[in-house]
Amino acid sequence: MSPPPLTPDLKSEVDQVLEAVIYLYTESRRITKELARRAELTGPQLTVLKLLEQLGDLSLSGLSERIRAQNSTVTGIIDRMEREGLVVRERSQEDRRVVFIRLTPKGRELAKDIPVEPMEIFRSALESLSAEEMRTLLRIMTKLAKRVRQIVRRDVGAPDTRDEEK
Amino acid sequence: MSPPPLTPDLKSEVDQVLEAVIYLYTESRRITKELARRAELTGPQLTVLKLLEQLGDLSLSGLSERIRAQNSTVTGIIDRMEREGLVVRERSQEDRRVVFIRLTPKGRELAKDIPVEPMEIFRSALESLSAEEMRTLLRIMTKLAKRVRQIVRRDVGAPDTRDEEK
DNA sequence: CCCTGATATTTCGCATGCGAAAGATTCGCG
DNA sequence: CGCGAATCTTTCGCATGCGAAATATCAGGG
Repeated sequence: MSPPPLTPDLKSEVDQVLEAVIYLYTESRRITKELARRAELTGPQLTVLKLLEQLGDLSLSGLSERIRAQNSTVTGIIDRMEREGLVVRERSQEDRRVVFIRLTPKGRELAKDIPVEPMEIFRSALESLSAEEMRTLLRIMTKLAKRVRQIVRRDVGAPDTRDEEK
Repeated sequence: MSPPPLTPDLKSEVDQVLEAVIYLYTESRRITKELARRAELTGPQLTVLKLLEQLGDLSLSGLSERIRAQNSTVTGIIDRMEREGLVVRERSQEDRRVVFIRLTPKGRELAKDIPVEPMEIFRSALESLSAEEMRTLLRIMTKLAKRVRQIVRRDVGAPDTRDEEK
């Protein structure tokens, strides 16, 4: 648990990286929100709309997995989108527990009119990096993510930290 | 505006980096939340508690700047913390528009009992990188953040994208 | 068939989180 | 001084976002 000896400079670099990650994440959300606002939508609603356009019908669980939210959260989002006539719920025939979410013509029309995918701006910023930088960034970020996962299991020990790779 | 020609491999690397950023951010929030839960707090409340412990009294605006939230959001958080007796509001003498948030003895006690700072785990993961990697990561992330800022100003054209560096 | 456990969704209560508008106070300038 | 702009905080309405409990359905064993 004893931290490795770090020079003050390095310590502050840690904070700067942290700042950058937080900035990039919040900014990408803000951008999605701004684009959504122009179509009278909210950020998550735009995300769902483009997801359904690209992938076709999805179950509510499938949707919540995709956007990394709980089922109960997505239920509310779909409620409001259904109220606006953008999607419809349709119970599965094979398994009547499952509800598929489907775009209405109105929803599909709206999705078509929004040219940019959510995150597109973030992506284009990433693409301004050189191939070399991109590769390096990916390598380090992957290493970081792996390291965080390790520490989480050992220290925080959340009851069952969604063990997807078991 | 035309994106540089990307190989499919590079394109998928973009998505992987995006995934990693999102993972790191959401995971760090989840960790904070888990730590907070043990002290009967919420994530943002823990963040505020530790912030006040480290920096002393802060105005509500100062606080909201620190945690990158709107004033109206922080007002609610402070309301609930005040209800729990963790902080008190105190009007500034010099400028009676300003409200300072101050830890109560109970709040200070609680803060002391929570050894880890929010984000600590994330930090220790960052510190597992070599100095070389850290420097590279910081350089690329900074470049990325700058690039995003540029694109935002030009494309999305948010009314006044909080120009802090003007 | 009936019971039990598992799975998918919804409901509920609560805590962010935001933006617009309102309220209080201060500041600048004539 | 006095008035309007600027600043700080709160209020309000709404949309996430979560976890626990309720509901509905399916799958399997007896």
